[in-house]
Amino acid sequence: MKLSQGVEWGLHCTSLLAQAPADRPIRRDVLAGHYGLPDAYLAKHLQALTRAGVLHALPGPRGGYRLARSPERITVLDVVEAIEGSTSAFVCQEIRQRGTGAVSPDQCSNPCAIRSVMDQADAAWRDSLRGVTVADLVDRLPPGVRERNADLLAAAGG
Amino acid sequence: MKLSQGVEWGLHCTSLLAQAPADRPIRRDVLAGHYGLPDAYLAKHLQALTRAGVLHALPGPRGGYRLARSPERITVLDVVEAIEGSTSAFVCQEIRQRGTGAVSPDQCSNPCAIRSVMDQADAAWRDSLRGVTVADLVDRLPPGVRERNADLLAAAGG
DNA sequence: CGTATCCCGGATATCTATTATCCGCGATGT
DNA sequence: ACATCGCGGATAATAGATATCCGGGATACG
Ligand code: FES
Ligand code: FES
Repeated sequence: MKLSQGVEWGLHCTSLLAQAPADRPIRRDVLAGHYGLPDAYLAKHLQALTRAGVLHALPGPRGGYRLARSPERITVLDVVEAIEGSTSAFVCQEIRQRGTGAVSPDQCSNPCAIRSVMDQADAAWRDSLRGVTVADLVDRLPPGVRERNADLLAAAGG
Repeated sequence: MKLSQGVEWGLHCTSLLAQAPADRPIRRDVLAGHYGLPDAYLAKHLQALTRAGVLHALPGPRGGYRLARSPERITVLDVVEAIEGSTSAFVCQEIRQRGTGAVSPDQCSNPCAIRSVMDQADAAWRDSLRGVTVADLVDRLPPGVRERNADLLAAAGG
């Protein structure tokens, strides 16, 4: 069980975009260079974030990416689900209905207790991620980093 | 991000062992047959559970598996961590220290805010799993299933 | 209108983790 | 002694994650 590294990339890029002026989109290679990421592969994850409605992409010269809405309205869960999907990490294969101990289908109208427990834990995980926004992440940056990022983005955009 | 199917196997087998008489170990092929699982591969997961101290294995004729302690003292988290490991699903690669926007190492004494949020969600997930025991799982079985399992296990052991 | 820039989507290749099986070894009960 | 059964290593097939490339379409600018 391992989360895709794209989650780390997406969260960092999204919080970086939250530090950029809203009227000036950031090019993909600037984002990739800022964190030392492979440009072509980062594109895949940013496309997923765009499809999910977290980012907004502008083609053409002076194009790039910007947030689709204000950072206060983007939760960490939004970013994670855009990249990892919204399906539970636990996939029940209904083994209780297989083998010599198979339970008859009419006794399986209720979900299996094991499945319920795993789904509840998954919900707790998602609830925890839903409680933090991208704006919160920016607030927690070490002092001075935000100013430096603003300078770097301005230099790249000029 | 997908959990191994071994988690479902391990939880079902552990709760089935909780329904067996404590003095009579259950053979692996009986467990595999009960749920229609590949015997050789199930062995790998049961070995992991044994190494983790959840199950106790007895070699030789009349051998097999039994719980290492009472079902009330085995949490779902114990089983999950035996199979999936206890490391967080999110692996931080410290991308904040790479690329043109690299933050100086002395500013990275505190963990990255993104990493903290992901680790906190992981802790919430594990807390949720820790709150349920194997005994709870057996209690939630549909009526009649426990009796049938006891009969099947007795027949296989006789 | 033409052109340079930039994102989108599909195809492809590589690497890793998961899934699955087999066999020799050692331990155990009869 | 002998048959049974779990342990651990070796091995292979499959699926998923990682990474790159290219053609197509949209946009700004002259
Ligand atoms: S049958 Fe899938 S979790 Fe019980
Ligand atoms: S550097 Fe890894 S989560 Fe921020």
